[in-house]
Amino acid sequence: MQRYNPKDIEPKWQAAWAASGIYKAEDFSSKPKYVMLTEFPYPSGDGLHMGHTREYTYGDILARYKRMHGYNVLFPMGYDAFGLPTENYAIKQHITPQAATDANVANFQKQLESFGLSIDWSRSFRTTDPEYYKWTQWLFLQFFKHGLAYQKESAISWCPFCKTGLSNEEVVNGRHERCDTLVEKKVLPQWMLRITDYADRLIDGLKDLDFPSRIADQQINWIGRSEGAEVKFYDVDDDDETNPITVYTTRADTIYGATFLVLAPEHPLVEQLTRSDHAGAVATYVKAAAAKSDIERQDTDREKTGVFTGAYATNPLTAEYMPVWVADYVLAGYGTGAIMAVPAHDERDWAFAKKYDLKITRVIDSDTPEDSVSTGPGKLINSGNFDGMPNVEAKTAIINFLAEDGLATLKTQYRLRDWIFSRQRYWGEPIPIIHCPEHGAVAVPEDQLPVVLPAVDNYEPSDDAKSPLSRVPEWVNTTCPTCGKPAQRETDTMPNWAGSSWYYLRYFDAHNDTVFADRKKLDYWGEVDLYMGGMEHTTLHLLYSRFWHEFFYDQGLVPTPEPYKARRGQGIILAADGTKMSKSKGNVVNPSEIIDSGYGADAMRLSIAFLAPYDQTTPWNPEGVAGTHRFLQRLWQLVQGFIEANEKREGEPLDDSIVQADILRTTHHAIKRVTTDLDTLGFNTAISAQMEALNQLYKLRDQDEFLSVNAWQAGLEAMVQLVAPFAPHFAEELWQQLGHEVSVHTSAWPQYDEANVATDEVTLAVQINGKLRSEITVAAEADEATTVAAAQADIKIAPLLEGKTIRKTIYVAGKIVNFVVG
RNA sequence: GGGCGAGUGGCGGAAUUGGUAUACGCGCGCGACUCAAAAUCGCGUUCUUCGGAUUGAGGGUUCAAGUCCCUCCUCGCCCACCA
Repeated sequence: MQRYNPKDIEPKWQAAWAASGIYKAEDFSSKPKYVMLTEFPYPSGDGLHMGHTREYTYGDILARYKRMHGYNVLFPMGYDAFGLPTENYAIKQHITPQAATDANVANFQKQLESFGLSIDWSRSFRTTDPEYYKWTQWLFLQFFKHGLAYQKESAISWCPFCKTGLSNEEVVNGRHERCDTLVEKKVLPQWMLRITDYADRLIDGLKDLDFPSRIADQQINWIGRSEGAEVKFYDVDDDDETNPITVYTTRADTIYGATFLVLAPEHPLVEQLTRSDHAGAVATYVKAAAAKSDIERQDTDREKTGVFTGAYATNPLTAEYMPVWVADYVLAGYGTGAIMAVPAHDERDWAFAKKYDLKITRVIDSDTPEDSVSTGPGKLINSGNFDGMPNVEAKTAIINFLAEDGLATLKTQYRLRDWIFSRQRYWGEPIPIIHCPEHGAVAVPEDQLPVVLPAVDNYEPSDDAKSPLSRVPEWVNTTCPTCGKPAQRETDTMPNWAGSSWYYLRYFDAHNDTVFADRKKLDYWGEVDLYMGGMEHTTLHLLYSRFWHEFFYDQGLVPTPEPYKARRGQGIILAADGTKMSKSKGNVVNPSEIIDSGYGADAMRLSIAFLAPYDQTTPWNPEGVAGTHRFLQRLWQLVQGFIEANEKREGEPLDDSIVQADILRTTHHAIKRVTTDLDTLGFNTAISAQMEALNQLYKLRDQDEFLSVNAWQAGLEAMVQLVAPFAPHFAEELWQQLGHEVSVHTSAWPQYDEANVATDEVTLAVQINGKLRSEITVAAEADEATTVAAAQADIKIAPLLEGKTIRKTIYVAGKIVNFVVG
């Protein structure tokens, strides 16, 4: 008897698949297409981790499953190789980023191949290939030409460790999300992408997409659309009303209760408004605020501080004087950087007014105690003609009233900021712009793309906020494409999110040299049918790439308004102790070690998919792979036993009708469950269904010792097909042994027949007053009267019913009989 | 503070969506095989005072609740002085 040894069969079938090219996706195939996308990896020096392994295992299971359903499946893979970690790693190792990338990609590739993934490698690329980033640059220029890429001097987040500017999305709790360094503020001329122009589209587009609500909600929250109004207030000394202080508010209903104004320390009017006797205090405060780090300023528990400017503004509705304050709880970057404070109905304003003894006027009726803040809805009071109006209605009524005098306008605000697109680092796509003294920023002509990243000796970042490319004069100095006079290249590079913002489109036509992708191929492949990836990319890559795609659609470059029809986020695999896997804790599990330990890729894939539901974060169980290995071994032994029994019994086909029906029922039941589970990403339950079926088949084997030859052949074939997406090498080997010459992975997914799944007898629970008292087995076709009679007559039930009145009988076919007795 | 989600054996988890709670697997225990160990196979494994009790706690709806409703507790993720 042959033993199951993954070390023999896995490399063998990997080589065979590579040679036959069975996983190649065919452009313009007449079969229905299915694009199964998993996020391409960043090839770090550490190799693939369990998160990658989980994602690609799931992706491969579905790719194979869809292929067996007759789809022309595209399951591609590439490398997102530009970016800071590689560059930092290369600096440490004293090698070039190119060399580091080559080594890391080779390592990743070897690991991915050992997993037995059904990837179409002919479409692979790296974002660092000049043939690829030529098109990243070309696409950037489309933004530039349409005014969506612009240069602006602005205060941005600067990572002093990585020595580069960062986007808002890359700063988490005041730290750079990659290296955890506290960020600083730096004023730099930066390239920006106008993602805010697409804020509404990015929200509204979600309606038609199959995204889990937690992903959609997170994006909506991040964009942070709020409907409100800008309201003008005037300094009491500004008699001509030429110089308004404009505030943004979503609570126009509370303007009668606005008792003071607050400006952010960075607000441009601070200096002008400040009266001379307050100038010293205000200047000191503004300076102190500037010195604080983001993390300090964002601490919501901090006591509010502020300083009076000496100025007063008039409340346009009450005509009362409102002192104008400066305080750092008001953010310069949101709205207008100035607010009207309504201490009675806003917790922050309340705290501030209490501390500095400012006037508090309640304008919404409320049950809450007099000396407290009330933020809930209610009817207006102390509000002139608006008294008695529900505050929700008052919002528009008051805006309309003020608008008559030009004092208020409706305004939609977003939390989303434009995307800071410049990085002062070497290892990224050069931004294809030439600065001409006469013509300003000029696009590099298309026929001169790509702007190739020059090879340099020293690519370390510098503290002066200048990209290392600025130290390469022979590259920087060029001529203006417009006038031919001396000009200089832009030396900033793109962020590593650039290449990943459109990579899925390149898989449709990976090696095209004349366009980023052929339009006919884009039309054929269309959208990504299912995109799996990490939850951590929801407000980064996933939002960025939707923005790019929506812009491309507007330019007529792609056929669909959205890139991804459906998105799912898999859960994280934690270390066995429930903490995050991390190098510093030394609890990182290496997938290659699991494979090499003798369990093989198939058992590892099964154990990952069996671990927990798809989207659930869960600790890794190092013993689990032994369990799935045992499962494979038991299935292997069963098939070997059948093959041997068959050989011995050549020429005498025996069929035992009872067991035959049981084999059929067991396998068809399994087909049904695995099919419905895989349709809903129920990978873990799909596996347990196969385990249950196998346990059942062992019992049947004990009954008939493989006498029912035809039933066993069909049943075992189905079992091998069911396990094929999960354990592809294993299934391929057994499929061949069962007499097939064509791959199991191109075979048609087995179908089940309800007639075979059904049993002739059913077991029902019998309850008295809802408590389980017995079980009865009746014929499947038994009607209610027969079943209830059988239940009443049951040996355990009859004595319990004696002398009692049955007030009601509940009958659920095939499930329960419940007697309600008095 | 806001948004989303989750609490079921020693552990990961299952439950046809209101109908026999604890499937499947891990771990553990006992046994078989073995000089022995590993591997493999078989049996057992929520608790129990053997009446019954049990899905974070308490209440409600129902013939029937892990599932629906209310109150509360705990944990996780994301956002957070966003006016």
